[in-house]
Amino acid sequence: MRLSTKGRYGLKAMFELALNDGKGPIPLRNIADNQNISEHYLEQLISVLKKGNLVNSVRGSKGGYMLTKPPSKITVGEVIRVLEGDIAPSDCVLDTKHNNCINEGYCATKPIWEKIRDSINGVIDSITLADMVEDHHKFKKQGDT
Amino acid sequence: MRLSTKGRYGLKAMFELALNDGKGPIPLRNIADNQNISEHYLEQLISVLKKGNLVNSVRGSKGGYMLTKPPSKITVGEVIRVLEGDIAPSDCVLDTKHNNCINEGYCATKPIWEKIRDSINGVIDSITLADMVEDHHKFKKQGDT
DNA sequence: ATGAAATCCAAGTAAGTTACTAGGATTTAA
DNA sequence: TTAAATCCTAGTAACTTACTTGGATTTCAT
Repeated sequence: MRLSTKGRYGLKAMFELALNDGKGPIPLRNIADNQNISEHYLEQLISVLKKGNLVNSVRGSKGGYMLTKPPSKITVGEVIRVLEGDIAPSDCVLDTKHNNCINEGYCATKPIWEKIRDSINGVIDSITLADMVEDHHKFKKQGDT
Repeated sequence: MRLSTKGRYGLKAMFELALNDGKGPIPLRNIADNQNISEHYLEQLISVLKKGNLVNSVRGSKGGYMLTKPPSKITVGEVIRVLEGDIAPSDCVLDTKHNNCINEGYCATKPIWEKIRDSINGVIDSITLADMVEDHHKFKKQGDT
């Protein structure tokens, strides 16, 4: 039940973009350096985020990436879903798929997978990038004397 | 974010044992046939469940497996944890491990992985095998005319 | 114009994981 | 004695993960 690095690195990258929202395009190099991630690998992830319409890019020198929407309008769920696909502890509770279970009428485990799926979605759909930025600032303020 | 077949098959097997609780040892063959699972593979999973003290076995002819505790005392969480280890969307929120994050004071994503972990645990620790059996019987009764 | 800084794009790949299978040895009831 | 069952150790094909390699292209600044 681990999220892959796609979701984890991708969310970190989105957080960095949220932190720098409004400051023009941010080069991937900065993000990769900040978070100790291979730049080339992050490139692949951000290209998925771009196809998912969560980031825009500016090419050439002084280029980089930026969010397509304000951080308060982007949820953690959107980011993870674009990178990892729909959340589902078992294929049989993927919304997109039909009931491909061998059990015909009833399956004793399916309701459990549904509850897990729904509880995860409840968490990730209720947190926005703006929330993450706010928590980050709160923490930094706490550290001051 | 899928559970592996270990957790999924294993929980199905435990449900079958709960359904037949008190009827003496149930051979693995029956469970494997009922659920369309390779018997040899299920054997490996049930051996883990046995090491985890969730099932007992009786060897030889007329042998099989049975629960060590009443179904109402075994949670889905126990079963999954024995088979798959602790739930954690990221290694950094495994209870057993220290903070192995590169971020020193604060990590913007960690609170999110903690919330996901806690919400999954909340679900699986609140459902017992007895609950699964009860739901199963309710459904069958509903189908009657 | 030229160079540097950046995105964009397509393959390849080593290591690890998953979901089994194979082939027996041992135990016990009838 | 036989059949039914658990127990045990390896092997393994296919897939996934987490990258790396090697460029081509675009744009700003001088």
